[in-house]
Amino acid sequence: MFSKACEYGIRAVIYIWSQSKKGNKLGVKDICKEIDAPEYFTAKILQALARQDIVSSTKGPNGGFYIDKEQENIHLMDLVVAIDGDKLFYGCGLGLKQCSAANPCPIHHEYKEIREGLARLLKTKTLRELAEEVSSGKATLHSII
Amino acid sequence: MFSKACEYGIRAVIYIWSQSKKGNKLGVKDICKEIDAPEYFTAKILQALARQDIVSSTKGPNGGFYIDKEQENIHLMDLVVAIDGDKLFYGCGLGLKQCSAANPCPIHHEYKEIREGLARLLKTKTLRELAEEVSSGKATLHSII
DNA sequence: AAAATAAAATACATTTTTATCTTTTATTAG
DNA sequence: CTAATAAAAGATAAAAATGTATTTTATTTT
Ligand code: FES
Ligand code: FES
Repeated sequence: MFSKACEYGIRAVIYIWSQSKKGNKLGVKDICKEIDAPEYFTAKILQALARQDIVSSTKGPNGGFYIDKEQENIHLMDLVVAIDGDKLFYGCGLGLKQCSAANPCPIHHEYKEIREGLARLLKTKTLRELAEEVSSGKATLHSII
Repeated sequence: MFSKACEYGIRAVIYIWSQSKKGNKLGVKDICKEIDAPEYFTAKILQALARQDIVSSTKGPNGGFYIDKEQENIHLMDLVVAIDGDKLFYGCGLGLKQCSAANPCPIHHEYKEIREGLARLLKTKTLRELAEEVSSGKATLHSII
């Protein structure tokens, strides 16, 4: 469904959110230890997200990634699109060059429902909410295995 | 969502179905022209599907791919799993090593619904039905662009 | 000002996916 | 039996995704 980059990116950003309330910044190393993701690869993803203003960062001692006021009301959708693009949300399930009701593939109607359900989910959830799930212990960002 | 291989595979098999009623076999070249897919790559996919008994084939003059009695009641799900595997239907949306309600990621509940909705769609649709959509002109396997 | 820190940028390596080409094998038509 | 046909198998190649390592730049602490 999502690319590896997107999976790592979502987990990383939710973790940053869950810690950012306390005002502290997080280094890539800490983040990756917590979410069990490859360090250098995840660093790249976070840097790209910083360029797109999904998260903030500063260099130097006590530097790291954090969330500031500007990024308060970002939805999961924004994050996913920033990493994987929006093809998942308008593209044909069978790979036709264009998804359209006028020239539908055999699963168009049902697939469109699924696709829109996913979009609805991602647009509904704010990162704040997801972080809260983690902070409160109701959800986790790494398997226990 | 699905891999390119899976998209081509689904389109190819639906086309074979839509023609197979008439009893004739189809060459890879014809199939790929109709569904607008790369020839050699699609050939590989169909060969793998033939090994897995999702479609049938014979070599030689008037040979090609076709559907026989054994493959009558195959669902779209069987085809997708034969090509892409079943990770999409049990894996965690955020890439946790294991999806479980006991140790859920922050989107587990909602994502599980989407995932199961997709599985329901694929398990419900038989290839026969999808082929019928195409035969009757209600749906298409290639963009008009 | 110098040293330490951590992100940013750059370069490189590996793996997987997608795609193409060539040779071999089975089948049929003549 | 021979030639033609078409899938099967195998070899290669290009592109994209994933992962790692090194160098540079900005910032802070001492
Ligand atoms: S045309 Fe295929 S999903 Fe819309
Ligand atoms: S744990 Fe993530 S989807 Fe179930």
